[in-house]
Amino acid sequence: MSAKPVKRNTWQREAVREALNGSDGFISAQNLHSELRLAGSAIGLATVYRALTDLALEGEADSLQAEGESLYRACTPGQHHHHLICRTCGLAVEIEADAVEQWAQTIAAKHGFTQATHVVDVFGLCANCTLISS
Amino acid sequence: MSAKPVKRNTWQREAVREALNGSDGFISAQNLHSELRLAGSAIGLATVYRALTDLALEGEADSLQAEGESLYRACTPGQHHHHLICRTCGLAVEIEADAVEQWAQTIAAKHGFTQATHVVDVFGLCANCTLISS
DNA sequence: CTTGCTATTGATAACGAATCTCATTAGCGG
DNA sequence: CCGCTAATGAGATTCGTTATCAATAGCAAG
Repeated sequence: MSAKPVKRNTWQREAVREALNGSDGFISAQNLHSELRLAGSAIGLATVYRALTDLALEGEADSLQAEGESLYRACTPGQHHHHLICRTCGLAVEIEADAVEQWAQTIAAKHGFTQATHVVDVFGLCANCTLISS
Repeated sequence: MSAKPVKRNTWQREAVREALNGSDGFISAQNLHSELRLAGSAIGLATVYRALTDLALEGEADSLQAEGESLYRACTPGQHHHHLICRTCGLAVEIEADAVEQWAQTIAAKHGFTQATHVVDVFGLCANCTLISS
C-alpha cells in the first residue's frame, strides 16, 4: 500500500487562499490567476487550478458550474450550505436550507435511489444590480 | 430591421427529437450523435449540437451540466420541474417540488434579490445500479 | 414542375477551459 | 547542510463546444 503524500505549505497555495478570501463573490480559476499576476505574483495557471481543486475538496472553498466553467469562492468550512448568487456581479450569500436537504433525501429514497447528493443554487439580481439595471 | 429567420423542418432535427424521446435518461450531444450514426444516420455533429440547443430553449428538452458537459433529455413541455438522476446509468425521474420553488423565491426576496431562478438537481444511484455496484 | 431565395447542413478549423507532462524548484525532516 | 520528493510552471494536450463557409435542400411563388 502507498502512504498518502505529505502536503507541503507553499506561498502559492497561501496566495490562492488569500485571493479567494479577498473576493466576496464567485470567481473563475483564470480570473483569479489574472488577478494574482496583475498583483505581481509569479504563480502559474496550473498551480491555481490545482490549489482551487484542493481547497474545494478540503471543504475550504465552494465551487459551482456556470456557463461552462467552474467558479470558486471561500466558504465557512465544515457546514453544508448553498448559495444565492447575483447573475451580474457574482455576489454570493450563503444560505442554509435544512428543509431542502431533507426533501432531497426523502425524494431520493422514495424512488429507490441511494447515495443521494444534490445541487441547489439560486440565481438572481442582487438589490444593487437590480437598481442599476432599471 | 431584420425579420427573424423562418424555421424549416428538416429530417435531421426530427431525428434528434426522436432519438431524445427514445432515451429515458440524460445524454450528451456526442453520445446522441454516435447513436444516430450507428443507427445509419448521416447527421453531422454540429447539427446535433444545434438541434439540442434549439430544443432546449424551445422548452422541448431539459439540459443540465454534469462533469463539464451538457446533457439533454426530452421533457414534458410547459411545466417547470426538476430531476432525480442516476450517476451511473443516467436514468432520470422528473420530480416536482412546489415547496422548493416557493422556498427559492422566498429566500431570494428576503435578501433583496429579484428575477430569481434556481438550479435544483438530485443525483444518486438508482435501485438497479445500487445492486450492481454492491 | 421549375425557379429563386435563404435557412440549414456538415466537414473541419478554431476556441476555451481544464488537465497532463516533465524538468526544475523548494519544503521539510533528519 | 543533505536528501528525498511534493510542488511548481511553461507548454503541450485533451476534450467539449462553437464558428466558418461552401454546398445542400426547404419552401413559397410563378
